[in-house]
Amino acid sequence: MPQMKIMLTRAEENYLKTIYHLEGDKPQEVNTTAIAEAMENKPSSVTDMVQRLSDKNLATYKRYRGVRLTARGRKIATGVIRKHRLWEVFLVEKLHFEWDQVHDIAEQLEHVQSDELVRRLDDYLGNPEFDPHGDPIPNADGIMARTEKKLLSDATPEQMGVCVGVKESSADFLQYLDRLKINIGTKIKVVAKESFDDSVLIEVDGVLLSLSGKVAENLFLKLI
Amino acid sequence: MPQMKIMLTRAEENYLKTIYHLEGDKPQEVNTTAIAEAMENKPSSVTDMVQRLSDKNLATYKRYRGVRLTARGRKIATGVIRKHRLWEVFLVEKLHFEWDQVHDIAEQLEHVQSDELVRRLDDYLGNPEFDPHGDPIPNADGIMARTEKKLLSDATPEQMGVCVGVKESSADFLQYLDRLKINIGTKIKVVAKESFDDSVLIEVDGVLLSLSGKVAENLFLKLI
DNA sequence: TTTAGAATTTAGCCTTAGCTAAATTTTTAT
DNA sequence: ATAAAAATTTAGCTAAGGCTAAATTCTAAA
Repeated sequence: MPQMKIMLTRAEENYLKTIYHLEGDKPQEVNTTAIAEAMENKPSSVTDMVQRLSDKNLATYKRYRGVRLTARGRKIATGVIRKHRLWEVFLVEKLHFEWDQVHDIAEQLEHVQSDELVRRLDDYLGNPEFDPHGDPIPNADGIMARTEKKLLSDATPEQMGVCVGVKESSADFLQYLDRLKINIGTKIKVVAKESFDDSVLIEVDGVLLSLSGKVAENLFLKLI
Repeated sequence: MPQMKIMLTRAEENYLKTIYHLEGDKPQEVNTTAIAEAMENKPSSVTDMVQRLSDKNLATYKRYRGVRLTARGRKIATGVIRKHRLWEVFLVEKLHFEWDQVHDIAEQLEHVQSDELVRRLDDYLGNPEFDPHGDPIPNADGIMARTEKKLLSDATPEQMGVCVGVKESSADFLQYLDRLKINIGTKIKVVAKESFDDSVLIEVDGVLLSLSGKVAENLFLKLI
């Protein structure tokens, strides 16, 4: 038989999610210190947990060598991410939260266990492909749309793009973008790049704005 | 100052909710065995927890004498019940779950912490006063509508009523009612009562049904 | 009023999931 | 090649929240 359905704790789900994010595009070893930093706890606590995840066949772990998710671990991680992002859509689209207010709430909702709930929520929201930050929502099999998004800092003058997401999604940063009237879907034209401070001059709704290099490195565009 | 906002664990919230339900209409002492039975755990575990609730001024507890919620404890209990019932409305009204499928999911959702979320959810649902089982939803201050509902077993022949809720809300019972096409809002006429087995003969949509005494003792009507 | 039985609490143990401090392994610099 | 530094793991502690078994207190019947 395939594999019994297994009940994981909140902490286990959070570790799987974090490891998934740290592995990045190509699955690879993640070291315990990186996990500890991302989760704001201590490396020794991480060691403990990855050993347990390994016992449950959710990750492979070799002492001093780092950890990597198994197919099963990755399936669960994408399931949690799927729920997180669907709930974010719900909060913004239906309850009219701002995109910078939804993360903490979605962190809680993502752990609610009910396959039927997820299915119905997905349908209710119209099977969205992206969350309010522009991140793709995995489908029930863990597959997510591939976006060829590009950082504003990597775009060249005269290029046009639509804002499709952010790299850092801290509330501070999102609120800053809100004040500039930059949102998912905002049309942006790259006017010039200043090489001396890496700032980027853009045009939004006919208005010129200068963004710092740091901001440009955290804003994703889809070129048009 | 009034009282610092306090973070409670899921277990603490569940105890407060259970004690609230067991206290019933008039606040009164609840014994540990009753709590243990309701929560399906052991009396010794309950003793432990009620001592901690008492330390936090959420309940008053005297050894061997039972436990009772303080005003603060009651406020938190009604807050959890408010969330539970609002989420049940969401699941039935928006996601089209059946009334017998929502309890377990609402048990999880009721612990999500965000005052803003509750406010917005309440508005989104149109500030409902009752959940899908006919139970009143506490407002933000813990006050809930008083329903003068009556058990079908206490109604007399010739009386007419609308089904407004159930006492036992097990999935089995709710599914049984579904098969009889009895739901919240169903109009019921009491035709006769059989004293020898306490069964009740009723008329629904022109159809005669005989309900066992046990069913009649678990179905609430509002007389009309 | 005493006492058997029921209810309740206490004591001590377990698991999860965190921590610190110490030990160990790996990496890096000389 | 080796020693110092950095990374990682192990050992042992803590708190929450459950358990069982033993001790205690309450209650009800003789």
